[in-house]
Amino acid sequence: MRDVAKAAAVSLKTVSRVVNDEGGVRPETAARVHEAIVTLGFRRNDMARVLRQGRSSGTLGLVIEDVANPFYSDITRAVERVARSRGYLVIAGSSDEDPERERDLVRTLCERRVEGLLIVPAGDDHRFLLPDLHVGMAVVFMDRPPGGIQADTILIDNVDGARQATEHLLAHGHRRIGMVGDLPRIFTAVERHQGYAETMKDAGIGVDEQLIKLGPHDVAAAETASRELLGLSDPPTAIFAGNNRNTIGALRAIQATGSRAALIGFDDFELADMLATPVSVVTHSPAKMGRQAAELLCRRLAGDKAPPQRIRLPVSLVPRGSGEVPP
Amino acid sequence: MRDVAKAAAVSLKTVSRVVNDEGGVRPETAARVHEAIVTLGFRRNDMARVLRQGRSSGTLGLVIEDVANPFYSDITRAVERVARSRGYLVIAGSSDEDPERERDLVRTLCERRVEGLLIVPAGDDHRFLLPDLHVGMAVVFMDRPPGGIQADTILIDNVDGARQATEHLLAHGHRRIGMVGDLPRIFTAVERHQGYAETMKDAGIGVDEQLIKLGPHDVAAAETASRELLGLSDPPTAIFAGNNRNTIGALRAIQATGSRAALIGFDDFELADMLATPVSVVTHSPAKMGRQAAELLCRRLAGDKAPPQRIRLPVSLVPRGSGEVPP
DNA sequence: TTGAAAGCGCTAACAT
DNA sequence: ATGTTAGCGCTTTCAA
Repeated sequence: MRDVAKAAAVSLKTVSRVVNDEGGVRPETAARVHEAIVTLGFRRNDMARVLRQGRSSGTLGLVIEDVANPFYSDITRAVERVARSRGYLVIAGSSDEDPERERDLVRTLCERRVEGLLIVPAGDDHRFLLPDLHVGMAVVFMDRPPGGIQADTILIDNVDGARQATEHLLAHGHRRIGMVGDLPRIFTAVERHQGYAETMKDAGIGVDEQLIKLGPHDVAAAETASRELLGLSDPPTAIFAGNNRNTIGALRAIQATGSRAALIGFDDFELADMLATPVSVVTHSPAKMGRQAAELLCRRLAGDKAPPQRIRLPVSLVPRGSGEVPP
Repeated sequence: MRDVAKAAAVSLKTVSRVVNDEGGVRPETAARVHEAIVTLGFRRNDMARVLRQGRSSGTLGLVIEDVANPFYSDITRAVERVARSRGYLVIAGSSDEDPERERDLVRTLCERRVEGLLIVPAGDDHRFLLPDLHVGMAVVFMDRPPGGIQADTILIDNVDGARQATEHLLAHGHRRIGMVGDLPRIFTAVERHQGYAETMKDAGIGVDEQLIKLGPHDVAAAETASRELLGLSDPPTAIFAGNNRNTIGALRAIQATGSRAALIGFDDFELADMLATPVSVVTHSPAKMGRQAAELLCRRLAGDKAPPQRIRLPVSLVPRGSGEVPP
């Protein structure tokens, strides 16, 4: 900028005025400045600008597990849309479900002075965020609640979804219903398991622990677990899969073993309706969750001081065939 | 930091030493400083740090079309992996295939002083980047080449892929082969069309323009276009689909109309092997492209001054059934 | 309409 | 082992 000022034979401040369209500059002067800018290939340094202005960086931080999972890429997309409309840029990072990595990412993002943070938590203790919260950092949690702190949180109704799925299978005559779900340290896996177990108990059937596989976090592991279920001497006649990875794993197991077990998955996924037996799912909108979270964050950044909210987004069952297969 | 210094009754520089693990500080002093840091919830301001050090921001910019498309989320994931291993953070933005938006994004990223840029270009004129390139900005293009400038570029072998697909269909006896592809202003669509058209001509069949639909950019449009093809009085017996969105659209059209047209798609996609008729595809690795591009970018940032490279990644045909359906 | 000086939070270079 | 000073590139404040 100093170089531009020199080249245009004006003061630093005048260049600043031109660059920021502040007005109060004679057109001819402005023209000279513009020319110098083009000649020198000048780009305003946003870091210096932000530093001086004291305001934060115009960026939001996003911490998810893995962009390559459609659930998270849908969220990312929605967050980016909202951010863009408000003039923010998004710095996203994947925690890979590792609490330490999550903490690292958050620290780095805070050091970069993001204005707000959207987090799908991996860990269960977020007190390390307290100092930042006190300094005015806005944080909204998605899909899972934070541990040890109060903060805005957008969840989906996992228990209800699992209940709907299980009741649907019961209504179609199933009694031996298995479940394949994510790691039991993951909030959604626990809630979905809870919804399933409650419903089984309410139906007077109870839970056969043999039929429950909590742990598979990717498609391959879910397929293995599902094969184990289907290979039992008294196998389940239906499987409830706890998330999109688990559903696809279960689907592969069912197809590979030639089983005709019924299947309902949590999370919708592309082509679910196009498979040989279209897959019934509990559906909801990751994009909506991302949008709502980002909008809430922006409201906080705009000064909304209302007490932290906890929102539950509804889910619904989409019967497509696989959940209606009889025992 | 000043507050921390005051609280610990030391100088600014001592705090800086502690925060940056520079050593040369008595353990007791360091302890006092650490205590003050915790009490005050201090977080080093990375913008000031970067500003002072003159080095850039430790961030890479990534411009893609849309994270929600698995092709791009795979790239994003791979880029993030490499970036993380080198200590970089990634700021990603979606251009939505809009050249103006692409330019805006690039400008903003440059103002934020990203150290390097990875771009899947939307526009066809990137001369606006020349000033930044001269100032030492490193840029690597992915999937499509830049317009009007020389820069590192990682592409896939589109012509060869289209040729393989078309030859495969010809080998299975098809003569009326249709193509559904993306907007003709998109480089990959043009190359894939070229590969298809050349192969048809080489086979002595030539191209029937009626059978070619270049334009559909999402699944719905691709389905409509494919339905039109299948509805012709003399419809194609096979369809070559130019990318993952088009393949899924074509698939939906084929299934909905009850057609038994053969289908080969460019880009692999999840569950392609699980469909009623498993889908044959031309496969390649978006993740590999992202990784290579990011690694190349990092080499450039590390000082590699070799002339700009243009790399073509190979593709291969995966027959799964849909491409082997006879006419 | 224009400019000079001070300072954002930090670190490099040089004291002590 | 610790402190002082200057300055990164910009904007704010005040003066001309």
